[in-house]
Amino acid sequence: MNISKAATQAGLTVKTVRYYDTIGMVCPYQNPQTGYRDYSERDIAKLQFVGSARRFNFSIKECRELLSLYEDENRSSETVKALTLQKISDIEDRLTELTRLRDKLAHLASACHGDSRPDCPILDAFSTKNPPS
Amino acid sequence: MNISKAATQAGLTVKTVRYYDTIGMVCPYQNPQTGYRDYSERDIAKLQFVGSARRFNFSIKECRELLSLYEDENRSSETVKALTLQKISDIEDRLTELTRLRDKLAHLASACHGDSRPDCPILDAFSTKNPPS
DNA sequence: TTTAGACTCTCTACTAAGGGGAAGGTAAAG
DNA sequence: CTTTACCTTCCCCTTAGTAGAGAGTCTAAA
Repeated sequence: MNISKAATQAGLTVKTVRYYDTIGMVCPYQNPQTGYRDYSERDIAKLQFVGSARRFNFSIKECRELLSLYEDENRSSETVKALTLQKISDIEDRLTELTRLRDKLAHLASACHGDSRPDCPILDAFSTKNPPS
Repeated sequence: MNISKAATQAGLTVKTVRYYDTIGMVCPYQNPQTGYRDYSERDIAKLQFVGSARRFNFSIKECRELLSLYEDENRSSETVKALTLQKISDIEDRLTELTRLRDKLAHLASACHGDSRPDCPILDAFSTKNPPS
């Protein structure tokens, strides 16, 4: 299967699929005469797998790890679960941080009259020595 | 004031402060003999301002915009408020997305027994044709 | 059979926001 | 005068691809 069909099957762009080859994540057979990549069904499954994991916010490095577990018939599910719980924890940290930022910005915005006058509590807040932490 | 003191005052690293000079955001006087940068009180205030805005998740481009408003004595507060409300909206979009991801991952994790057996609902989910979206 | 268009290849450069470190000049302190 | 601390520029590295150039290949119609 050529690269554009492979990309379509996996819900990825051709550029991305080619990129996954160059970084050694999903490497199809490559015709030595023409240089064209030829994706097997197994390659497609791997591309789909990586695409899903990426959409779940796993990094390329983590995807590599998950992929090797996926391919290992003798893996245990505990490793996968541990990675997933860690990812959940990462996401929750990010959620906490973003929520705090949003609340602080919302507080500032509510204090700003937002008209044509030049005084602005938002800019004042940014110019104090106290960082938003 | 030399660059390391300026960085300390603003709660930034020396590398970052130097970077803000090279991209034309905060450009101090530079001694033509030695090449040393010399930060004025006004420069420090600008660095602090940018540092705060960055910590509030504003991009460099947005910081540039805020900084020009900060320096414009005749600005109106409505522009600043609009930028802030837009940023709040961006953060909320991201919050929604991350929350959905976390919930889906939590659901998968709860379905995974997480022991030494090889079957794993998490990997199964990643290998289906349906993307997490 | 030729040719047009669609597809593919590699390669380079670019993105955001700096971080790491080398090589070399300068300032301050002992 | 020397050591140490600080400063400079320069280049490469990071994430996860994206954009485009120039050239080769495949396929279908004329």
